[in-house]
Amino acid sequence: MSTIPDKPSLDGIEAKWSQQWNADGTYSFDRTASRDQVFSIDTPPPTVSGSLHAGHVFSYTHTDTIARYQRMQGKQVFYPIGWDDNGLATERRVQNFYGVRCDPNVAYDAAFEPPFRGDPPKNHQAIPISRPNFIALCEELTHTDEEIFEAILRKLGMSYDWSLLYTTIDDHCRRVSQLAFLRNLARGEAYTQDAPTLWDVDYKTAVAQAEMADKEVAGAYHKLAFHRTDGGGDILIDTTRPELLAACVALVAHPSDSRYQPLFGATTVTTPIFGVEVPILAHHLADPEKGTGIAMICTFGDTTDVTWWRELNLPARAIVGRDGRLVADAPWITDTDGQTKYGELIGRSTKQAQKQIVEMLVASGELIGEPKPIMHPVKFYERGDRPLEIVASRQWYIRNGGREEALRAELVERGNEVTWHPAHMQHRYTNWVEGLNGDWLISRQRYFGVPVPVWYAIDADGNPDYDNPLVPSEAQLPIDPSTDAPAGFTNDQRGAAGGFIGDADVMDTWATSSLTPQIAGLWEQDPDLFARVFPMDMRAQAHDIIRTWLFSTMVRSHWEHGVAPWKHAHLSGWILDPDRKKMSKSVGNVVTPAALFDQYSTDAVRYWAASGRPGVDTAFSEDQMKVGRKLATKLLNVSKFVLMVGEPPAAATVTNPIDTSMLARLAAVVADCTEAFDGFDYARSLERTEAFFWWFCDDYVELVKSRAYGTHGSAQADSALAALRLALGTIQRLFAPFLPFCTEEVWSWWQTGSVHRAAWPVVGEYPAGDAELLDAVCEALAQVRRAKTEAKASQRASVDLLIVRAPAATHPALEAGRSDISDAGSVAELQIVDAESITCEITLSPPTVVAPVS
RNA sequence: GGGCGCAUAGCUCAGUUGGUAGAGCACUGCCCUUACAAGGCAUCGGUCGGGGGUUCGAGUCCCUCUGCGCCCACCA
Repeated sequence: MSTIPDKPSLDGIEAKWSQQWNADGTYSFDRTASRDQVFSIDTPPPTVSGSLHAGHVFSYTHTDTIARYQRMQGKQVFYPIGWDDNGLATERRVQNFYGVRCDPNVAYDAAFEPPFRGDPPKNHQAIPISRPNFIALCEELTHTDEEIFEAILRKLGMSYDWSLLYTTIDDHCRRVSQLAFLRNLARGEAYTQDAPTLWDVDYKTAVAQAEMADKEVAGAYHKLAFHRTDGGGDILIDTTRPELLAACVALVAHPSDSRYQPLFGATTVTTPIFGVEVPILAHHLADPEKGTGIAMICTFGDTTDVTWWRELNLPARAIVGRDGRLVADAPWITDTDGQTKYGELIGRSTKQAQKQIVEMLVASGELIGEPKPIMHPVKFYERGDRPLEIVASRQWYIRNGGREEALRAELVERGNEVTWHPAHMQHRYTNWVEGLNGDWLISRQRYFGVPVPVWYAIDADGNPDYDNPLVPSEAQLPIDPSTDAPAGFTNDQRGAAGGFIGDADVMDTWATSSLTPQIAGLWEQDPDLFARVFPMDMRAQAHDIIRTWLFSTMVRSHWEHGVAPWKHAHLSGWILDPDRKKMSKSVGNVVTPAALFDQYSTDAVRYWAASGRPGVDTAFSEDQMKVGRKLATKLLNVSKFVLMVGEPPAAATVTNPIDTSMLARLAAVVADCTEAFDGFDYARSLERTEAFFWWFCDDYVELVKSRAYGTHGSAQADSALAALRLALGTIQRLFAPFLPFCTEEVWSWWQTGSVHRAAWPVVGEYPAGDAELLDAVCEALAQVRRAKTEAKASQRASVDLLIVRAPAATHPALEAGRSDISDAGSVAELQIVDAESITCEITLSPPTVVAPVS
């Protein structure tokens, strides 16, 4: 116990208590607890590629309040945290921070020093460096960022067990990630396929459906003339991508479109400029309403092209390379002039090629009319700056139901094993799963990630055998196939005929973070621990990553464990700026949490966060933080008052009906808060506690203050003092999940141990009482205050006579409160008379005449 | 086009089996009251988005319309 300060303050309590909690192991997980005593939480490892922002504070606080509640309920809370540091986001940040780019063809330089550490000049050309050098920089930068993240989350008061910290690039995570992948592979759930995939030309990697985002961009319809080979004239098509003309493999119209029906199979056309002969085909996806009703199919302009290409068995004539530039070779163009024209496009970006081919089309007269500008949605990688192209390449996939109806149904059904908070979030999950149209593409042609842990044998002719990958044993993991050799081979056989090559790809970061329950629970490494925490009690996250993190975690658990990975999923909303737009960096409205903690205190910021109900997008509000600060300050002050007004004897009991009435109200609040928290509704618990607290301070404390000081004898004082302390201890515990620092501070003034390990209050702690008794008493008190305000008198002004007119039914209550009302109102004489409703009339004492000092 | 959510005081939001509209902030007024002036007390303020229905009674249940937001689909 510590002494009560003269002037309690919130300043500095974050540092004081987080240090103490760390020293005491207040939030350590006791792994000897049985499964039913454990509450395990699957937390989102934040992406280490920037900074933590108000959105993190918001949703992380929600989770922390639930963790703290469960801990006070006596559960051993398994509450791990990790950093998601592998992946593209980190690579991009490293490129921008150091002014470098990874080129696997560059030799390792042991003495390499980056040209910049932060803010390279705008005209700086990124320096190509070797993969090991690049990865070293990734590790250096993420390490720095992770230290900052940890400091912020500690200051936010997150009650993690920091000994459980992991990073998604560390040996442990690489091992778990590779192990899970190999299990998927062995069971046929992971496979490779050489097929058209969405491709980011800047990052030069394939991306998954879940990472795709539409952006509205400017484009233009170009009307092109194709020439019928039967001499029937031209067929006009509209396209937004004339630069893909050389990749055209067919025209397509709807089977029922009478305009084009006679042409199906009856004639072919030649393409403008290149003179390539292509068929006219029918397919139900062609929309008669769009453009001229007939489209050119290119390999590949969009995902519909891929469908047509596949279903109509068309040839592949890809012209866009992995760098987004037109490839050198287009052998299907047999026309000499066509070849010459194509030659002028080689090496151009799609944007440059479009400009050039439009000029060609204008010159040849095959562009009909002016291009018609439009705004249209185009698919982008969510972190990318240029539209995705579709490029054929060999990639790794994990089956996720995108190509199998039955599996999709099973995964939808897994959603029913989870209780969703709020419930409607399950619709988003179901909606996403049912809308899948391909398997989960997990391979990335990048560097800072978990390597795909396989090799391929090279046959005598030098061709890799992709269909029969060589795999490591589980005991070998983690491995890097670019430096480790498969069993039966040595590294000098790498790349040689009869030797092997390693898979060059890494797995996408979601392929690792989809395993957070297995990573944190030490799956296949510590079976005893894993059995105590898995399936986890709760998954906590924001709702925008249901389609990625939540779904992918479900997929991995489905395959590996045949069960949903958690019992509850808690989805937080987003932070909106005060104009109700989603907060984003580009708008420049992101506020750094550290500044808020310093300005308002952490507890005040948490108060704001916890007032946002589960799943509801919430406005960023510094006003709410001010309210939170006021609340925390009030708790310090009222705690000081209650503890200093007097200490009741140990045997003191609460006997006064005013006091038991207050405690009966409190018992109802405890019941409410407990029910709310059991349903993951922290915001409701806070609201109930807060409402009671202000009533307690404004009305109850004011009523009993005088009696507590002993103006009516020690027995009456003891009842008030005992009730005050019982209520104070309860309030401190009810607020503890929300205001961890100031509750710990005030708890330390009179209790031993941490409030965060104290037992959550139960209804049985309070003596029976009549909760409604105080209704009439408080109403009378309020009316006295009003009367004084109306009389422009001080609330402390003396009243000679107070007449309370009130219904007879309330008279017993008013009698019980007679002396407390009189004291609180400085009333000399109190008369209670019968009336229909409660009204008060006061006669103020004459003002004391003070003789002027001469 | 499909799915989901939201609409209550100037602002941010409660309102949990249908039973006389609530809180905080802001505004205004009063009070320098020995726990609290980075405070306390009080006042003002709403035909609960529109329309219809069920009911003795609807912010709450049903139908419908409008507006806003999110997810998905579409992307020639």
